[in-house]
Amino acid sequence: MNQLAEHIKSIVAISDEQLVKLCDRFVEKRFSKKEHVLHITNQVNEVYFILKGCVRTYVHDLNGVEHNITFSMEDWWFGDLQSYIKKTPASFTIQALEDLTVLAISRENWNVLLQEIPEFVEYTRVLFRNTMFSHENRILQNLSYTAEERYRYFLENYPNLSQRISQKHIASYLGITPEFLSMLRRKK
Amino acid sequence: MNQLAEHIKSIVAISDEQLVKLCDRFVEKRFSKKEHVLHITNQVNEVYFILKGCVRTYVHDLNGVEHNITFSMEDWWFGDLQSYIKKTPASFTIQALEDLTVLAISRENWNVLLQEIPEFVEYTRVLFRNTMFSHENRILQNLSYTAEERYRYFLENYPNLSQRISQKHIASYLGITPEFLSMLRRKK
DNA sequence: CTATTTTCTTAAACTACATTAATTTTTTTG
DNA sequence: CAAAAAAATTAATGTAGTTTAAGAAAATAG
Repeated sequence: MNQLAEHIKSIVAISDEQLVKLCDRFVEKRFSKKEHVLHITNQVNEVYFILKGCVRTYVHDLNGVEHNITFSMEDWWFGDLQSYIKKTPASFTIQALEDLTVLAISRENWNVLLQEIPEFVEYTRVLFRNTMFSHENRILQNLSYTAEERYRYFLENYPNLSQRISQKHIASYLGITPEFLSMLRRKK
Repeated sequence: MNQLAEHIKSIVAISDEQLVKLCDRFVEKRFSKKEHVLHITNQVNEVYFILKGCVRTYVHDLNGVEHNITFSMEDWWFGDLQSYIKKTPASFTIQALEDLTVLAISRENWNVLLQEIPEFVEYTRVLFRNTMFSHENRILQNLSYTAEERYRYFLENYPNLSQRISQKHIASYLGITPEFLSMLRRKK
Protein backbone atom coordinates (compact mmCIF):
# COMPACT_ATOMS: atom_id res chain seq x y z
CA MET A 1 0.00 0.00 0.00
CA ASN A 2 1.49 3.34 -1.02
CA GLN A 3 1.70 6.68 0.82
CA LEU A 4 -1.25 8.18 -1.03
CA ALA A 5 -3.49 5.25 -0.12
CA GLU A 6 -2.44 5.61 3.52
CA HIS A 7 -3.20 9.30 3.43
CA ILE A 8 -6.66 8.76 1.97
CA LYS A 9 -7.44 6.06 4.53
CA SER A 10 -6.47 8.43 7.33
CA ILE A 11 -9.24 10.78 6.15
CA VAL A 12 -12.13 8.70 4.78
CA ALA A 13 -13.39 5.13 5.16
CA ILE A 14 -12.78 3.34 1.86
CA SER A 15 -12.50 -0.27 0.66
CA ASP A 16 -9.23 -1.65 -0.66
CA GLU A 17 -10.73 -2.29 -4.12
CA GLN A 18 -11.83 1.32 -4.39
CA LEU A 19 -8.39 2.45 -3.23
CA VAL A 20 -6.68 0.43 -5.93
CA LYS A 21 -9.01 1.82 -8.59
CA LEU A 22 -8.26 5.29 -7.29
CA CYS A 23 -4.48 4.95 -7.13
CA ASP A 24 -4.40 3.54 -10.67
CA ARG A 25 -5.28 6.99 -11.97
CA PHE A 26 -1.98 8.46 -10.75
CA VAL A 27 1.45 8.33 -12.39
CA GLU A 28 4.76 8.74 -10.64
CA LYS A 29 7.00 11.60 -11.81
CA ARG A 30 10.40 12.87 -10.79
CA PHE A 31 11.98 16.32 -10.80
CA SER A 32 15.46 17.29 -9.76
CA LYS A 33 16.34 20.00 -7.29
CA LYS A 34 15.74 23.53 -8.63
CA GLU A 35 13.69 22.20 -11.55
CA HIS A 36 10.33 23.87 -12.22
CA VAL A 37 7.25 21.69 -11.93
CA LEU A 38 5.04 24.51 -13.18
CA HIS A 39 5.72 27.70 -15.13
CA ILE A 40 3.39 30.64 -14.90
CA THR A 41 2.79 30.67 -18.66
CA ASN A 42 1.81 27.03 -18.99
CA GLN A 43 -1.62 25.50 -18.99
CA VAL A 44 -2.15 23.40 -15.89
CA ASN A 45 -3.14 19.80 -16.52
CA GLU A 46 -2.03 18.05 -13.36
CA VAL A 47 -1.94 18.33 -9.59
CA TYR A 48 0.52 16.47 -7.39
CA PHE A 49 0.85 14.45 -4.21
CA ILE A 50 4.38 14.43 -2.77
CA LEU A 51 6.07 11.09 -2.07
CA LYS A 52 9.52 12.56 -1.38
CA GLY A 53 11.02 16.08 -1.40
CA CYS A 54 9.63 19.58 -1.09
CA VAL A 55 8.56 22.47 -3.31
CA ARG A 56 7.81 26.16 -3.09
CA THR A 57 4.84 27.81 -4.78
CA TYR A 58 5.43 31.48 -5.59
CA VAL A 59 4.28 34.50 -7.57
CA HIS A 60 6.05 37.49 -9.08
CA ASP A 61 4.67 40.88 -8.04
CA LEU A 62 4.36 43.93 -10.31
CA ASN A 63 8.03 44.79 -9.70
CA GLY A 64 9.16 41.28 -10.58
CA VAL A 65 9.89 40.38 -6.96
CA GLU A 66 9.16 36.76 -5.98
CA HIS A 67 6.85 35.94 -3.06
CA ASN A 68 6.61 32.42 -1.67
CA ILE A 69 2.97 31.61 -1.07
CA THR A 70 3.49 28.18 0.41
CA PHE A 71 5.85 25.24 0.90
CA SER A 72 4.77 21.64 0.48
CA MET A 73 6.44 18.39 1.53
CA GLU A 74 5.81 14.64 1.92
CA ASP A 75 2.13 13.63 2.03
CA TRP A 76 0.94 17.08 0.99
CA TRP A 77 -0.76 18.08 -2.21
CA PHE A 78 0.37 20.94 -4.40
CA GLY A 79 -0.41 22.50 -7.77
CA ASP A 80 -2.31 25.43 -9.17
CA LEU A 81 -5.72 23.99 -8.39
CA GLN A 82 -7.54 27.11 -9.47
CA SER A 83 -6.09 26.94 -12.99
CA TYR A 84 -6.37 23.15 -13.06
CA ILE A 85 -10.08 23.30 -12.37
CA LYS A 86 -11.02 26.43 -14.30
CA LYS A 87 -8.60 25.78 -17.20
CA THR A 88 -7.22 29.32 -16.87
CA PRO A 89 -3.47 29.98 -17.35
CA ALA A 90 -1.34 29.24 -14.30
CA SER A 91 -0.87 32.11 -11.89
CA PHE A 92 1.74 30.38 -9.73
CA THR A 93 5.21 29.11 -10.39
CA ILE A 94 6.29 25.93 -8.61
CA GLN A 95 9.88 24.87 -8.07
CA ALA A 96 11.41 21.76 -6.49
CA LEU A 97 13.65 22.71 -3.53
CA GLU A 98 14.99 19.15 -3.28
CA ASP A 99 14.97 16.16 -5.61
CA LEU A 100 11.29 15.40 -5.89
CA THR A 101 9.08 12.35 -6.41
CA VAL A 102 5.35 12.91 -6.87
CA LEU A 103 2.16 11.17 -7.90
CA ALA A 104 0.54 13.23 -10.65
CA ILE A 105 -3.10 13.12 -11.69
CA SER A 106 -4.50 14.60 -14.90
CA ARG A 107 -7.67 16.70 -14.97
CA GLU A 108 -9.48 13.96 -16.89
CA ASN A 109 -8.62 11.32 -14.30
CA TRP A 110 -9.45 13.71 -11.45
CA ASN A 111 -12.92 14.18 -12.92
CA VAL A 112 -13.37 10.46 -13.45
CA LEU A 113 -12.55 9.83 -9.79
CA LEU A 114 -15.01 12.50 -8.68
CA GLN A 115 -17.74 10.79 -10.68
CA GLU A 116 -16.93 7.17 -9.92
CA ILE A 117 -15.66 7.24 -6.34
CA PRO A 118 -17.81 9.09 -3.79
CA GLU A 119 -15.06 8.63 -1.21
CA PHE A 120 -12.81 10.77 -3.40
CA VAL A 121 -15.41 13.54 -3.35
CA GLU A 122 -15.46 13.36 0.44
CA TYR A 123 -11.64 13.15 0.64
CA THR A 124 -11.16 16.29 -1.46
CA ARG A 125 -13.96 18.01 0.45
CA VAL A 126 -12.05 17.48 3.70
CA LEU A 127 -8.76 18.56 2.08
CA PHE A 128 -10.33 21.80 0.84
CA ARG A 129 -11.92 22.41 4.21
CA ASN A 130 -8.66 21.91 6.09
CA THR A 131 -6.75 24.10 3.64
CA MET A 132 -9.42 26.75 4.11
CA PHE A 133 -8.88 26.56 7.88
CA SER A 134 -5.13 26.87 7.67
CA HIS A 135 -5.41 29.78 5.23
CA GLU A 136 -7.83 31.46 7.62
CA ASN A 137 -5.26 31.06 10.33
CA ARG A 138 -2.52 32.51 8.17
CA ILE A 139 -4.58 35.59 7.25
CA LEU A 140 -5.30 36.12 10.94
CA GLN A 141 -1.60 35.89 11.72
CA ASN A 142 -0.69 38.42 9.06
CA LEU A 143 -3.15 40.85 10.61
CA SER A 144 -2.29 40.27 14.27
CA TYR A 145 1.36 39.31 14.55
CA THR A 146 4.68 41.04 13.99
CA ALA A 147 7.30 39.49 11.70
CA GLU A 148 9.14 38.13 14.73
CA GLU A 149 6.03 36.42 16.10
CA ARG A 150 5.26 34.92 12.70
CA TYR A 151 8.80 33.61 12.47
CA ARG A 152 8.60 31.95 15.90
CA TYR A 153 5.25 30.41 14.95
CA PHE A 154 6.76 29.04 11.76
CA LEU A 155 9.70 27.49 13.66
CA GLU A 156 7.40 25.87 16.20
CA ASN A 157 4.87 24.54 13.73
CA TYR A 158 7.13 23.53 10.85
CA PRO A 159 10.41 22.55 12.55
CA ASN A 160 10.95 20.08 9.74
CA LEU A 161 10.53 22.65 6.95
CA SER A 162 12.62 25.26 8.75
CA GLN A 163 15.57 22.86 8.62
CA ARG A 164 15.17 22.03 4.96
CA ILE A 165 14.46 25.46 3.50
CA SER A 166 16.83 28.40 3.09
CA GLN A 167 16.41 31.58 5.18
CA LYS A 168 15.90 33.50 1.98
CA HIS A 169 12.80 31.50 1.09
CA ILE A 170 11.46 31.52 4.63
CA ALA A 171 11.80 35.32 4.72
CA SER A 172 9.83 35.59 1.48
CA TYR A 173 7.12 33.32 2.93
CA LEU A 174 6.92 35.50 6.06
CA GLY A 175 6.67 38.66 3.97
CA ILE A 176 10.00 40.18 5.06
CA THR A 177 13.48 40.63 3.56
CA PRO A 178 16.26 38.10 4.22
CA GLU A 179 18.26 40.91 5.83
CA PHE A 180 15.56 41.60 8.38
CA LEU A 181 15.11 37.89 9.13
CA SER A 182 18.85 37.64 9.70
CA MET A 183 18.59 40.47 12.23
CA LEU A 184 15.70 38.76 14.04
CA ARG A 185 17.72 35.55 14.28
CA ARG A 186 20.74 37.28 15.79
CA LYS A 187 18.59 38.95 18.43
CA LYS A 188 17.18 35.62 19.63
CA MET B 1 -38.26 29.50 -3.71
CA ASN B 2 -35.97 31.21 -1.17
CA GLN B 3 -32.53 32.79 -1.56
CA LEU B 4 -30.68 29.79 -0.17
CA ALA B 5 -32.37 27.43 -2.64
CA GLU B 6 -31.40 29.78 -5.48
CA HIS B 7 -27.83 29.86 -4.27
CA ILE B 8 -27.58 26.08 -4.09
CA LYS B 9 -29.09 25.70 -7.56
CA SER B 10 -26.50 28.11 -8.94
CA ILE B 11 -23.78 25.69 -7.78
CA VAL B 12 -25.09 22.12 -8.07
CA ALA B 13 -27.80 20.31 -10.02
CA ILE B 14 -30.52 19.30 -7.57
CA SER B 15 -34.19 18.33 -7.71
CA ASP B 16 -36.90 20.49 -6.17
CA GLU B 17 -37.90 17.76 -3.71
CA GLN B 18 -34.35 17.47 -2.44
CA LEU B 19 -34.14 21.24 -2.16
CA VAL B 20 -37.25 21.39 -0.02
CA LYS B 21 -35.95 18.62 2.25
CA LEU B 22 -32.71 20.55 2.52
CA CYS B 23 -34.20 23.96 3.27
CA ASP B 24 -36.45 22.44 5.95
CA ARG B 25 -33.38 21.94 8.12
CA PHE B 26 -32.80 25.69 8.44
CA VAL B 27 -34.47 28.17 10.76
CA GLU B 28 -34.72 31.91 10.22
CA LYS B 29 -33.18 34.15 12.88
CA ARG B 30 -32.87 37.88 13.34
CA PHE B 31 -30.26 40.07 15.01
CA SER B 32 -30.25 43.81 15.35
CA LYS B 33 -27.41 46.11 14.35
CA LYS B 34 -24.36 45.83 16.68
CA GLU B 35 -25.68 42.64 18.24
CA HIS B 36 -23.26 39.73 18.55
CA VAL B 37 -24.14 36.56 16.68
CA LEU B 38 -21.21 34.74 18.23
CA HIS B 39 -19.08 35.35 21.32
CA ILE B 40 -15.59 33.94 21.56
CA THR B 41 -16.34 32.05 24.76
CA ASN B 42 -19.42 30.25 23.48
CA GLN B 43 -19.68 26.80 22.02
CA VAL B 44 -20.58 26.97 18.35
CA ASN B 45 -23.69 25.06 17.34
CA GLU B 46 -24.80 26.84 14.19
CA VAL B 47 -23.56 28.33 10.95
CA TYR B 48 -25.47 30.94 8.97
CA PHE B 49 -26.55 31.94 5.48
CA ILE B 50 -27.34 35.65 5.13
CA LEU B 51 -30.73 36.71 3.75
CA LYS B 52 -30.32 40.41 4.58
CA GLY B 53 -27.63 42.53 6.25
CA CYS B 54 -23.93 42.16 6.87
CA VAL B 55 -21.56 41.03 9.60
CA ARG B 56 -17.91 41.24 10.55
CA THR B 57 -15.90 38.30 11.87
CA TYR B 58 -12.99 39.33 14.07
CA VAL B 59 -10.41 38.25 16.62
CA HIS B 60 -8.69 39.96 19.55
CA ASP B 61 -4.90 39.82 19.46
CA LEU B 62 -2.66 39.39 22.52
CA ASN B 63 -2.90 43.12 23.28
CA GLY B 64 -6.70 43.06 23.07
CA VAL B 65 -6.76 44.86 19.72
CA GLU B 66 -9.54 43.76 17.35
CA HIS B 67 -8.73 42.54 13.82
CA ASN B 68 -11.47 42.04 11.23
CA ILE B 69 -10.86 38.79 9.42
CA THR B 70 -13.73 39.03 6.99
CA PHE B 71 -17.03 40.71 6.13
CA SER B 72 -20.06 38.78 4.90
CA MET B 73 -23.25 39.96 3.25
CA GLU B 74 -26.35 38.70 1.38
CA ASP B 75 -26.03 35.16 -0.06
CA TRP B 76 -22.79 34.47 1.78
CA TRP B 77 -22.19 31.99 4.57
CA PHE B 78 -20.55 32.87 7.86
CA GLY B 79 -19.80 31.30 11.22
CA ASP B 80 -16.88 29.73 13.03
CA LEU B 81 -16.87 26.59 10.91
CA GLN B 82 -13.74 25.24 12.51
CA SER B 83 -15.32 25.24 15.98
CA TYR B 84 -18.67 24.12 14.61
CA ILE B 85 -17.13 21.03 13.07
CA LYS B 86 -14.51 20.18 15.68
CA LYS B 87 -16.67 21.19 18.68
CA THR B 88 -13.83 23.35 20.02
CA PRO B 89 -14.59 26.73 21.69
CA ALA B 90 -15.15 29.59 19.25
CA SER B 91 -12.05 31.51 18.25
CA PHE B 92 -13.88 34.27 16.38
CA THR B 93 -16.35 36.91 17.44
CA ILE B 94 -19.10 37.82 14.99
CA GLN B 95 -21.10 41.04 15.08
CA ALA B 96 -23.99 42.32 12.96
CA LEU B 97 -23.07 45.61 11.26
CA GLU B 98 -26.66 46.14 10.09
CA ASP B 99 -29.99 44.62 11.09
CA LEU B 100 -29.56 41.01 10.09
CA THR B 101 -31.74 38.14 8.88
CA VAL B 102 -30.13 34.72 8.50
CA LEU B 103 -30.94 31.07 7.95
CA ALA B 104 -29.28 29.07 10.72
CA ILE B 105 -28.45 25.37 10.65
CA SER B 106 -27.52 23.28 13.68
CA ARG B 107 -24.59 20.85 13.65
CA GLU B 108 -27.00 17.91 13.90
CA ASN B 109 -28.97 19.03 10.87
CA TRP B 110 -25.78 19.83 8.96
CA ASN B 111 -24.60 16.24 9.52
CA VAL B 112 -27.96 14.82 8.54
CA LEU B 113 -27.84 16.75 5.26
CA LEU B 114 -24.31 15.50 4.56
CA GLN B 115 -25.50 11.93 5.00
CA GLU B 116 -28.83 12.16 3.25
CA ILE B 117 -28.24 14.59 0.42
CA PRO B 118 -25.17 13.98 -1.77
CA GLU B 119 -25.82 17.30 -3.51
CA PHE B 120 -25.19 19.02 -0.19
CA VAL B 121 -21.82 17.30 0.07
CA GLU B 122 -20.97 18.58 -3.39
CA TYR B 123 -22.34 22.06 -2.64
CA THR B 124 -20.21 22.45 0.51
CA ARG B 125 -17.23 20.97 -1.32
CA VAL B 126 -17.47 23.75 -3.92
CA LEU B 127 -17.99 26.40 -1.22
CA PHE B 128 -14.89 25.24 0.65
CA ARG B 129 -12.91 25.15 -2.59
CA ASN B 130 -13.92 28.67 -3.56
CA THR B 131 -13.23 30.01 -0.09
CA MET B 132 -9.82 28.34 -0.27
CA PHE B 133 -9.16 30.15 -3.57
CA SER B 134 -10.16 33.53 -2.26
CA HIS B 135 -8.10 33.05 0.89
CA GLU B 136 -5.13 32.09 -1.29
CA ASN B 137 -5.60 35.32 -3.16
CA ARG B 138 -5.76 37.34 0.04
CA ILE B 139 -2.54 35.80 1.40
CA LEU B 140 -0.86 36.62 -1.89
CA GLN B 141 -2.05 40.21 -1.66
CA ASN B 142 -0.79 40.61 1.88
CA LEU B 143 2.64 39.45 0.72
CA SER B 144 2.82 41.45 -2.51
CA TYR B 145 0.87 44.65 -2.11
CA THR B 146 1.20 47.84 -0.08
CA ALA B 147 -1.68 49.05 2.10
CA GLU B 148 -2.68 51.51 -0.61
CA GLU B 149 -2.83 48.82 -3.30
CA ARG B 150 -4.85 46.56 -1.03
CA TYR B 151 -7.29 49.40 -0.34
CA ARG B 152 -7.77 50.09 -4.05
CA TYR B 153 -8.32 46.39 -4.68
CA PHE B 154 -10.93 46.30 -1.92
CA LEU B 155 -12.76 49.31 -3.40
CA GLU B 156 -12.81 47.78 -6.86
CA ASN B 157 -13.85 44.30 -5.82
CA TYR B 158 -16.28 45.09 -3.03
CA PRO B 159 -17.79 48.45 -4.03
CA ASN B 160 -20.94 47.38 -2.27
CA LEU B 161 -19.26 46.56 1.03
CA SER B 162 -17.10 49.67 0.94
CA GLN B 163 -20.27 51.78 0.97
CA ARG B 164 -21.89 49.91 3.83
CA ILE B 165 -18.93 49.50 6.19
CA SER B 166 -17.15 52.16 8.26
CA GLN B 167 -13.57 53.22 7.44
CA LYS B 168 -12.54 52.01 10.85
CA HIS B 169 -13.58 48.44 10.10
CA ILE B 170 -12.16 48.52 6.58
CA ALA B 171 -8.81 49.69 7.99
CA SER B 172 -8.80 46.80 10.44
CA TYR B 173 -9.59 44.36 7.61
CA LEU B 174 -6.70 45.79 5.55
CA GLY B 175 -4.33 45.51 8.49
CA ILE B 176 -3.74 49.24 8.97
CA THR B 177 -4.89 51.94 11.41
CA PRO B 178 -7.92 54.16 10.66
CA GLU B 179 -5.56 57.17 10.78
CA PHE B 180 -3.37 55.80 8.04
CA LEU B 181 -6.35 54.86 5.89
CA SER B 182 -7.65 58.39 6.30
CA MET B 183 -4.32 59.70 5.01
CA LEU B 184 -4.43 57.36 2.00
CA ARG B 185 -7.92 58.57 1.16
CA ARG B 186 -6.92 62.23 1.28
CA LYS B 187 -3.98 61.61 -1.05
CA LYS B 188 -6.22 60.07 -3.72
C1' DC C 1 39.46 19.86 -3.82
C1' DT C 2 39.52 24.38 -5.73
C1' DA C 3 36.80 28.06 -8.04
C1' DT C 4 32.50 30.01 -8.55
C1' DT C 5 28.06 30.95 -7.23
C1' DT C 6 24.74 31.47 -3.84
C1' DT C 7 23.32 32.44 0.69
C1' DC C 8 23.86 34.75 5.04
C1' DT C 9 25.30 38.59 7.88
C1' DT C 10 26.18 43.38 9.33
C1' DA C 11 25.35 48.14 9.48
C1' DA C 12 23.88 52.83 7.98
C1' DA C 13 20.35 55.47 5.86
C1' DC C 14 15.54 55.48 4.63
C1' DT C 15 10.27 54.76 4.32
C1' DA C 16 5.71 52.88 5.14
C1' DC C 17 2.93 52.73 8.63
C1' DA C 18 1.88 53.22 13.97
C1' DT C 19 1.05 56.04 17.98
C1' DT C 20 -0.69 59.79 20.43
C1' DA C 21 -3.52 63.49 21.01
C1' DA C 22 -6.43 67.20 19.70
C1' DT C 23 -10.31 68.80 16.55
C1' DT C 24 -14.11 68.16 13.43
C1' DT C 25 -17.74 65.60 11.44
C1' DT C 26 -21.19 62.16 11.51
C1' DT C 27 -24.31 59.06 13.70
C1' DT C 28 -27.14 57.61 17.40
C1' DT C 29 -30.31 58.17 21.00
C1' DG C 30 -33.54 60.03 24.31
C1' DC D 1 -34.04 68.14 17.26
C1' DA D 2 -30.62 68.65 20.92
C1' DA D 3 -27.08 66.07 23.49
C1' DA D 4 -24.03 62.48 23.64
C1' DA D 5 -21.35 59.08 21.53
C1' DA D 6 -18.85 57.28 17.81
C1' DA D 7 -16.22 57.87 13.64
C1' DA D 8 -13.14 60.46 10.76
C1' DT D 9 -9.43 63.82 10.11
C1' DT D 10 -5.02 66.12 10.87
C1' DA D 11 -0.40 66.53 12.31
C1' DA D 12 3.77 65.62 15.12
C1' DT D 13 6.66 62.07 16.63
C1' DG D 14 8.13 57.23 16.78
C1' DT D 15 9.30 52.45 15.05
C1' DA D 16 9.17 48.02 12.43
C1' DG D 17 10.84 46.68 8.52
C1' DT D 18 13.34 48.07 3.78
C1' DT D 19 17.14 49.36 0.92
C1' DT D 20 21.73 49.42 -0.34
C1' DA D 21 26.15 47.83 -0.22
C1' DA D 22 29.99 45.24 1.27
C1' DG D 23 32.17 41.22 3.39
C1' DA D 24 31.91 36.33 5.32
C1' DA D 25 30.25 31.77 5.12
C1' DA D 26 28.30 27.97 2.90
C1' DA D 27 26.86 25.27 -0.97
C1' DT D 28 27.57 23.77 -5.70
C1' DA D 29 29.92 22.65 -9.80
C1' DG D 30 33.73 21.69 -12.61
